[in-house]
Amino acid sequence: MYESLLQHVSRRIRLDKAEEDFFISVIKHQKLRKKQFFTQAGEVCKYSGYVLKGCLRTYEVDKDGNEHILQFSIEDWWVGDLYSFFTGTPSRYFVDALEPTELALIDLASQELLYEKVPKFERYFRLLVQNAFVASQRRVVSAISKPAEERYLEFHKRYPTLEQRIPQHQIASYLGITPESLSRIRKQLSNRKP
Amino acid sequence: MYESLLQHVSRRIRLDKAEEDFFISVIKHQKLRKKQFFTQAGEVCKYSGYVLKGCLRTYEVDKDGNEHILQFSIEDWWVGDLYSFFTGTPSRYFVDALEPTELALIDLASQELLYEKVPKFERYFRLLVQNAFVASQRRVVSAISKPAEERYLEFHKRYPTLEQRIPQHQIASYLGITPESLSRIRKQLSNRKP
DNA sequence: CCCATTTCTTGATCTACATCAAGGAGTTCC
DNA sequence: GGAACTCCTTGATGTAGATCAAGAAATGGG
Repeated sequence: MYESLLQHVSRRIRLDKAEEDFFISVIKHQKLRKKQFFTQAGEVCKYSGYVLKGCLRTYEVDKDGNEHILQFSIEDWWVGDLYSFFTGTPSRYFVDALEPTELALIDLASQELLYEKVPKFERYFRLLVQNAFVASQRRVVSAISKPAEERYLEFHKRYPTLEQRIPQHQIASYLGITPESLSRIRKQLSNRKP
Repeated sequence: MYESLLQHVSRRIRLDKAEEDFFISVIKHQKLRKKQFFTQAGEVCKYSGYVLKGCLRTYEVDKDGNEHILQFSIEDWWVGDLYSFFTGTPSRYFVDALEPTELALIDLASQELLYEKVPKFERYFRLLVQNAFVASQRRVVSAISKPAEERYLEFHKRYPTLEQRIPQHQIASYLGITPESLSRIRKQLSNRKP
């Protein structure tokens, strides 16, 4: 059931059987139907989730009710609001499923226990967060310095599979533009290229 | 000499005297004059730096030669290109000093040795990167969803001291707008408010 | 203290992208 | 197999912020 998760871990740190068993023992399983929420803004994010199958989106809703997608999470990525999770304060983000989704969950108490019993997990999560941080910083530079078309092409190149799976207007939201603009950008590109 | 750094560490993990001494033994000291580079794009970022005194900026230069500031680093923050540092690949960022600056440096070999000898440092850096990641994600949402005036007000509120220390056009670059626009935004605000 | 550089401001004009409006094309669901 | 969503496209028009240009103000190095 958690093969992919164990593999994800073992690619980064080495665990013996007992440590592996302990890790699995604190993991819970969750299924989400399409559109079902994993967390909602205003609530504390009680779990960190590892995507076993499916796809979710993390987004903020502004005062005009517009959604702004911060990230998509597919198989073999962790999802959740780190800040809310670790501080126990209400989250500002909504996370919901774009497809039928299965998750491996860990709660804060278990995560802390895990760090205590198997300190190597500090390293595992450090490596993950480090990569996520690097990616996030690149996205900041993109967002503040590049025109929409270029940002779309970057997305297209970096996440070709995601683009197949996700409706265009969600991608527009992720890029910080309107669905109309993305539609026009794609049209221009297809006229220009082939 | 490294009191602030040791304090920064000891607020997050508990070290005994031997561990502290070992940590300090791998740290080097560096002074930068104003405008001097800490790293340049195209070169490998050989060190992670902790700011003892002064202020630096991390920025990318686009194909038109425009600078886009990713972050400012003042006293008690770490600076450097994490990706280049850990992978040994050429950096895409320039980092230079906005003021006369003093840094505590650690190189990759030392960092790895540190993780090996004092695994608690995995936790220390996990906590730092985690906070940085959370902040970066917020900045992404801001950049893709909020108008320039609002982004400026957020900056103004979150980093009041920084705003005193740094020329306006650098702040404009950080916000992803032109110096002219920031000047106009500030004018409007001062007409509207007082 | 003075010259050079850096920084900030203001005006005129331009443009990327938003907004508003509407129709068409799939999907999904009894 | 039609009703109701959800999604995508296209056109007309509006606007936040960019660009270009020029000068004023502040700063700093010698």
